[in-house]
Amino acid sequence: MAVLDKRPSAEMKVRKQRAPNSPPRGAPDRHAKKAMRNSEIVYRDLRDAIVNVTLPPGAPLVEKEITERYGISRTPVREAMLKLAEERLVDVFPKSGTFVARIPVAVLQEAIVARRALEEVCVREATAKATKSQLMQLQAVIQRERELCAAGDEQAFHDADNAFHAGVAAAGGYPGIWTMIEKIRLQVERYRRLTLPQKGRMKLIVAEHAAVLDAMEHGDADAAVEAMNSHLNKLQIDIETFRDLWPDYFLFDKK
Amino acid sequence: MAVLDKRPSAEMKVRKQRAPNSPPRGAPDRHAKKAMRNSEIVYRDLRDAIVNVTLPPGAPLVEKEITERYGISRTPVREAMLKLAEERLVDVFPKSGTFVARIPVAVLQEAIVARRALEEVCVREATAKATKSQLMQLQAVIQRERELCAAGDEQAFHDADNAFHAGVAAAGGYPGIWTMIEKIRLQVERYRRLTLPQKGRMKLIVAEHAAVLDAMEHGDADAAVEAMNSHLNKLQIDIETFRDLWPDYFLFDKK
DNA sequence: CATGCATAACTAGTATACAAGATATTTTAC
DNA sequence: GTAAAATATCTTGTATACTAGTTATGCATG
Repeated sequence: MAVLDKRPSAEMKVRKQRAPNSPPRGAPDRHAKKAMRNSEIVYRDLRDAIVNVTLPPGAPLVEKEITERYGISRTPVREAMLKLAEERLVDVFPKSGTFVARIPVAVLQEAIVARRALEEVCVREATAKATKSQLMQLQAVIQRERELCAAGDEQAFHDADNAFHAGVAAAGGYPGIWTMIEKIRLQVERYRRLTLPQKGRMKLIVAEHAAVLDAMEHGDADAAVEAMNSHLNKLQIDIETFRDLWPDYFLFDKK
Repeated sequence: MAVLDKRPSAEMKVRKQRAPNSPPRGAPDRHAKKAMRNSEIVYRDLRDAIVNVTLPPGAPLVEKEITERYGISRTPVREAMLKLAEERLVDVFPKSGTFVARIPVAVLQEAIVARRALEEVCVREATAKATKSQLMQLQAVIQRERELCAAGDEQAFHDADNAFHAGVAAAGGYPGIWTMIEKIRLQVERYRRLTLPQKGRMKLIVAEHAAVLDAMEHGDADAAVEAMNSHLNKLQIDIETFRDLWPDYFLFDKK
């Protein structure tokens, strides 16, 4: 901390530095380019495999193996690992190994509460100021859910499910809050994939989404919030049931 | 993604691998050790400098310079940079430079809304189930705030301020939600340090904290939430005022 | 055969070297 | 003198080599 107090003296270099407070001019333009770095690719693949429980809790993630699989060096792989560790999806044991993290039950409970709180403000604000076009778009998402439900495409349905919630947040003017919810969702989603049979749930989800949207269209914020809460409450955890089934997959003692 | 589908075949190696689902035995023990990696140190220093606006928005962060200052290599410095980029505290322009991010006003507004929503569930739950000792501890924190207010120690007061909110979350049984709030707080705090004169505010904050705790002690959840909301609303942004003062410090167009 | 210990092999953390692109400076053409 | 092209020198992204610590293996010893 104190190290930072003495600002660097740039006198030693005669070369003129770029003036402070001036990022490169091309910056906004280049924002459009989607130059996905290798670390991003590895991160996404691993993250998806973890939340899909393709890689179960406790599974080792060996850097060398991944570098060979992708044909890249350790550096980007390591970046991906660090990002996953940040999100508590993996545990890194220095000089020992990196493993898919067990599902922390305490974190799970809080994640559900937090999500409910954030979705509530989104749906309340969305009810107040959603435009007609936004409501129609949400109707379209629900219709797509119906179609995917009929087709039985779980993965696509899951994406549509997220699209509905994202749409509600966007209608409320809170796209950034949806980003927060997505981060929270990672842990919960892993639990959901592990424990809930997806079969019969799709129709129920469609009905619940429809109830939320219906309340929004009637401008009844309290009803919309209520519908959203009861929808999200379906995620509520019944830990005891799974405690014995997969004892190695969960972490019960806090921290 | 498809790359991950074929699980590694370990036949080629005769050497017996550690069994899956079994992290190292010493893991829980070593958890106590606080082996802070260099990247953590750099991260904390830079993060603090950014939120304190010691490093103003737009300031360049040159990896090489930091490596020389700390006497370490680029690798841990780079890790710190990536973490800061993740939190939108810096912008990385590949092959060009890394700069302290401008304060994104849109994100700021949403951050305040999100924080209020999360603090609300914390204080409501805390009112319902705080133990006597937890309430006494919160009283102690407020008393400490009074002392630090009198002493005029802004930094320590600031820490105590956080301790109060963390204590409320802990009393509600949601320490993880406080962790989320802390992440959200980074952006808002930077704005606060930049715009609000801290002098007269300390006494007001103490009074507001006391009002929250008073309602909690009376078991009046609604009043506690109301007090907390009005406390947090003091952060509300008056962008127009500062738009002209430091136009370079803020980012107005979304994303 | 069981147990303790030396050793080998593997891990993540770090340092360094190289590559590719962007900016600043200099040079050159007119 | 001005503008544009060439060049030098920055920057971050990536690969690789090395270090230090941990776990597995196998041998020695009883």
